[in-house]
Amino acid sequence: MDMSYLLSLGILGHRSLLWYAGQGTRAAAIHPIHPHMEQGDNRKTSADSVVPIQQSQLKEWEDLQMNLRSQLQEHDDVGWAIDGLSKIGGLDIGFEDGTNRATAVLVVCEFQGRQLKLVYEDSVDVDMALPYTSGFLFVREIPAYEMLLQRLRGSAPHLEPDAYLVDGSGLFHPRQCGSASHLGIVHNLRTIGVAKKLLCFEDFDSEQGQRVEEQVLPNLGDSVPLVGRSGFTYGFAVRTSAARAKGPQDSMRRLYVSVGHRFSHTTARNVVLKCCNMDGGSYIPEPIRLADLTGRAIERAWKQIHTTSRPKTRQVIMDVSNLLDDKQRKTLLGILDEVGAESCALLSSISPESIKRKQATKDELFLPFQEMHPDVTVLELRAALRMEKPWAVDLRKASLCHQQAGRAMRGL
DNA sequence: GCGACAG
DNA sequence: ATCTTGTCGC
Repeated sequence: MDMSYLLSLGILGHRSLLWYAGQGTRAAAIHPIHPHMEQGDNRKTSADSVVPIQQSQLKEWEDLQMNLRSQLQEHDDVGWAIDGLSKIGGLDIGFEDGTNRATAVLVVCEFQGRQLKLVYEDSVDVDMALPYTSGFLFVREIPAYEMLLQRLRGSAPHLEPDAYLVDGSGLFHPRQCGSASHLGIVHNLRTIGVAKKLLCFEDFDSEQGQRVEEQVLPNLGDSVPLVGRSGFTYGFAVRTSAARAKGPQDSMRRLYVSVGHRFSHTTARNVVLKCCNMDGGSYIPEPIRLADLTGRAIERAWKQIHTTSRPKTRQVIMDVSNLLDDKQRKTLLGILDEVGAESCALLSSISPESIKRKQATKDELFLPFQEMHPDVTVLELRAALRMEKPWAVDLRKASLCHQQAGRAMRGL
């Protein structure tokens, strides 16, 4: 896939809005733009330096969505069934407090019988130049997802999943092309949209929504179709957690599942349920839950040092999360303690000779990392290394020198 | 008056 | 995305 598409969407600190200038502009009529979005209705964003989105820009994005919609495959691939689902990806973005910065995460889980096991994780730093706009989530999220996809293919192509769960919706969208569909169609992936909130728009308005919300779904696996005024089925509301009559709202929570691409409604729902079947667990399907947890862990670590660190230092945390497993983080932390490094000292100031460890530990862990981040402060590195990811303790990462000094996973 | 919209 | 409260469980 070409990088220009990715760059043009505004990732990597860019905010160029002029893209897809020549994309097909067909006079389709699924849904026109919402009348109340006419002018600057972007005030709800919490970001500080956000560029307002022009009306003409929204029109272009709508045209793009309608164009992609015509290529959406809302049935399973012929010859493919849910039994063929071995690895499944999860995509999610976690946000920093009130800034434009965020962390996008891709995890891959593999079925081991009924259980899902984490086999891959990767995160990228995102500078959200554009404000959140309902109906146009793809603008903010897809560039980061594409970066993650590209890195997965570069560093672990054998772990590419059979399908992806995307935090957001797919067909369940005013132009029937939410971010899950968008990603799936552009990259020919099997995708499913998983939303935690009901989306309302012209054909599926609050009245239809209320009808769905009224439905009680007493048992795990129960579902009710999301049918618009037109009769079109957008997806399903699904009860994905076990029955427990405690919190009036908590365990009753449901997911709004819709086809992203290359799935039928039924299979999409079944795949999500298959990823939720953990006994007594969360109502969030495992791949998305793990991606979410990872993003939160990274933001948590950053929060401890962000007041005194340059934004560039976020990359240290990303690298620690992406490149080091639990064991390696503990080892590095032990080394920092052992040499009694001052908090304000730079990593480059630690001489390898002062470290009493196996040579292999120095060669394959300390030295490569030191070379990667010579000017990180001991204080900052400690904060990154102390990151707790209990859900990933069993996930092993290759040694740094086998990862081309991290290049493959950093997309450099 | 206040509704109302994936993340 | 985020704030909240109450709740259950360890």
